Amino acid sequence: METLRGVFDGPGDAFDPDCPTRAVLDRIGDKWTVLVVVALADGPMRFSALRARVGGVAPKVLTQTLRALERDGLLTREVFAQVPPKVVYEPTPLGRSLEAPLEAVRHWAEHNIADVAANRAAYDERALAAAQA
Amino acid sequence: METLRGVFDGPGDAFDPDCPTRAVLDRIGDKWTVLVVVALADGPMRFSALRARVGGVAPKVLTQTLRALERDGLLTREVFAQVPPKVVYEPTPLGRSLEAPLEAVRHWAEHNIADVAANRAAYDERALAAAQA
DNA sequence: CGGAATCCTAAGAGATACTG
DNA sequence: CAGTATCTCTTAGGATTCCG
Repeated sequence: METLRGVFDGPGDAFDPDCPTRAVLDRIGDKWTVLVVVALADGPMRFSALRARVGGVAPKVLTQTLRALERDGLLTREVFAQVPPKVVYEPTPLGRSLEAPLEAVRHWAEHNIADVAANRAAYDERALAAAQA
Repeated sequence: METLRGVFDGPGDAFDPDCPTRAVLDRIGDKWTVLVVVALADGPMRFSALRARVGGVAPKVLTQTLRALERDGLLTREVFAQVPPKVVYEPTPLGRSLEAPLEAVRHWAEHNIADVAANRAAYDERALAAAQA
């Protein structure tokens, strides 16, 4: 993990390779970030609840994702000193502001998966036919 | 590259690990997909134009990204048989429908990079102080 | 319960060089 | 111009096991 160079105090340009905006894009590009952020939109959640909601995450990976999001100030991590342990994750205002864009992405994915799947199948079939010729 | 299993004909559930929606999320999670799709929002572009617009992409990687997007039916690739060669990439209607969500993500990234950077710095400083104690 | 520690590998990604 | 061909290498991601 590298730090963002210097203080950046204005809207960035994602097309510029030297713009730290790329770091944010990379985080969003993370395999689990979208799902975690969207899951937390419903309210604070415990580790196990998140793990159950986000199907298929290994605990290690979930921890990594949560730590990264905490570092970026998108969520807070609150530990309750009790037995058994209890840790609650809650989105910050900054994190909440990201929910809408990511929800939009998720909805797009869920509603266009059929088209994408069909396109893929057609493309692969064409490629196969071309290879046989 | 794996094919999406079977035909999926309804809105998916991104939280389900067995839902092909995950494949779409993975594609969006690709480092360059967002930038390429957003770049093409302005209209059809040639390979070199894309390469210039999306700063920092290696030609190989750009090709990979474009092929993947073509396979998913998000853009079309048109080759002009002439010398020198000319290849134009153009978004499909499906691709265009993805522009809005991804633009929203890019805008969020560009406008909140300052906050994120500050949070990161603060987090790292705290971690450093804790390590020294 | 909520991780931390360890190990592993698949592949995303980049650099470089070359070509139809 | 628009790629392809290699090679290398980092690291995200996952499986497993153990700990406070």
